[in-house]
Amino acid sequence: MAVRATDQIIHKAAWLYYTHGLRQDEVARRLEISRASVALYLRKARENGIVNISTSTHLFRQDVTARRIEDAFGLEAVWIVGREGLTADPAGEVPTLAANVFLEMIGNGERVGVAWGRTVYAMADAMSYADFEGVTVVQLCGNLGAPYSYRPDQCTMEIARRVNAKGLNFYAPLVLSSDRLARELRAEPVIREQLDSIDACDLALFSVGSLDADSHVIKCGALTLDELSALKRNGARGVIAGQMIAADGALLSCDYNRRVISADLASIRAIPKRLVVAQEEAKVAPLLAAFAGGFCTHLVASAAIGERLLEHIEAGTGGPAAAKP
Amino acid sequence: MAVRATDQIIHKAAWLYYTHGLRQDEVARRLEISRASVALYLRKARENGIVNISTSTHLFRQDVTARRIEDAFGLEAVWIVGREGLTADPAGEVPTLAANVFLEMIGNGERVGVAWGRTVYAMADAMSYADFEGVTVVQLCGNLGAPYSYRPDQCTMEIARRVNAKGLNFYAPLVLSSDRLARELRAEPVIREQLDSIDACDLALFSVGSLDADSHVIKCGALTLDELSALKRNGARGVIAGQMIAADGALLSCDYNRRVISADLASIRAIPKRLVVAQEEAKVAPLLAAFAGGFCTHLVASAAIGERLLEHIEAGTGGPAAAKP
DNA sequence: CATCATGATTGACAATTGTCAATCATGCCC
DNA sequence: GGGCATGATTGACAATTGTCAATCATGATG
Repeated sequence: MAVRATDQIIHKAAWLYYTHGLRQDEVARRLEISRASVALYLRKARENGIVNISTSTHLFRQDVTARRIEDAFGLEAVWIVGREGLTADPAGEVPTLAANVFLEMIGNGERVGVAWGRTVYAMADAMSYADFEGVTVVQLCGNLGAPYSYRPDQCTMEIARRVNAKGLNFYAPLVLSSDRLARELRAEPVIREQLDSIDACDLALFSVGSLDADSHVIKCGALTLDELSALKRNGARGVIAGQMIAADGALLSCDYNRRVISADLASIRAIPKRLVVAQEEAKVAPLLAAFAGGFCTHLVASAAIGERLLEHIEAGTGGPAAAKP
Repeated sequence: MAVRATDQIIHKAAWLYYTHGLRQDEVARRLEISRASVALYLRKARENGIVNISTSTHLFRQDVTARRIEDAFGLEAVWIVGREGLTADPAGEVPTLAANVFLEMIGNGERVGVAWGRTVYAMADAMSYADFEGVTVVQLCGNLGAPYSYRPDQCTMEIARRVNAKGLNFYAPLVLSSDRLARELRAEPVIREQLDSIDACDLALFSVGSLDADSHVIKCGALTLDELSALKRNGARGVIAGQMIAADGALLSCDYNRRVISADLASIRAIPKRLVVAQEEAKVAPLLAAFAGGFCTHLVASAAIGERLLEHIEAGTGGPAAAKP
């Protein structure tokens, strides 16, 4: 992005204050402006990501639960937020941690795919501004036409804005009414290109959808309750980027999936770093399916989920990962 | 590194204060300690890299000079510190900027090679603490036996300490008295292994040595003035990781180079990201040789050097890069 | 068991920073 | 040109933070 003249002075103030450790009045004197302005510039510098203040997320990885989950499911890294709930807003803990982990995982010049969901939206909201260079954020799944508040394109754009990246949205509905139409739309060059570009991602961010009555796919109107029950009877256990997966993580063979426009599951699996975020306990079964399908390399989860996963591990046999000696 | 119990509370305080934006008194209340302790913990968190405050270095890349140098020499990125000299300590500007750029270039899990020199040492000194994960810092060249203050192993260890990395030193002298001895020592498994591990580096950090009477090679006793003059007559134009290079960037064929124990120049060139730092004007000729030899992908330099390089570019023909239409 | 040394913790005060209403510059429109 | 809207800048005060001497634990030692 181009540098406005006013950025120049903000940058200088930030450099002197944060990097060289001068006091605000010293910075003011050196730049020949009032101290109040310095304070103002510094705030802007923080807000725009010219200055980046980040707290290490290591603490949350040192949790014993996190370690055991990593081992049991063969994940590269797991972060579990504390049981106690440090803040007044326990619901915000997972997205906040996830946002920090996500930022740590991005590198300059990388391409990042994001799906959507309440959690991902909350993450975007909690994410601090950072000034990466050459980062691209691509949308992993189609949009929902409804005036639903957590739209995939909004997630993508907001995250792109926060990390100073280029956002690559794609404007197709998530679900169409017919298989045929979906196929035709997928073949459209604009859409095709976008879907293909997902293969080149270095990092993916998504949550897993559950299949409750108040799950995301229902709330956003992609499915009716009846359709959902039918899918569950057919073996659906979770939702990844809008697509139904079975307990073994495979794409469920069903009419619904054929009507969806979204990242190919194989493409998602081909992305080297895949961060999954889960908050509510209802996400446990979908998570296990996602692990089984190899969709996840990095996980941020609540303490409640951590405990359920541990129980699952201890129950022995069950998990697909138990097959991994 | 293992987490001491006391780190836990420091980390929590930092998380609440920096990530959740609570005030110190709120943090104190929540953790049931005095606010004075919170202030203390926060300071420690900053000092240990639990909290990372970094200022974007983009400003220094937006300099017109920087852009032109990038283009002319085909470098990926160039940073030039401002002419004016923002701080009271102009000599510290280049190392400080370089330290920040260097930290931005490191990624978790990467292997970083560092050579040494006054500038590199000053960088280590100006570098803030960061808590990377799985980073290894390897020494690129042999040591100097003399009680010289900027020893290669010190640079390596200090940088490793700052970025929370494992340091891989190697204890061989930089220059030996005979070709034969150097060859034999290079063949020793301990040394061989270390030298080979350089190939696996993701990032290299070094300066280029000049060939003045007060240059590093002289000051540290690697060469006498007479030997240096002889080498210069033979075509030596700069020093990279202890080795003499000619104007075209090739390793000078000379007795001295055969007596040196250091990273193979081809290995250095094979490292994907190669950050070169240069401060004094005497470094211009060595820099041009380094560019010619393809040793540099990223450059941090003083305004004075920037200007000299520009003049060189404008002089037209000269540069090897001029051949790059 | 008393004594001392060491390091963590705190209360109280000083220093620094954040904020906001008031003022100043700038550009636009009539 | 005058009036007006918009946004930048500042002075002055309030809020927050840094510091340090004093106090409190802890554990080692005679």
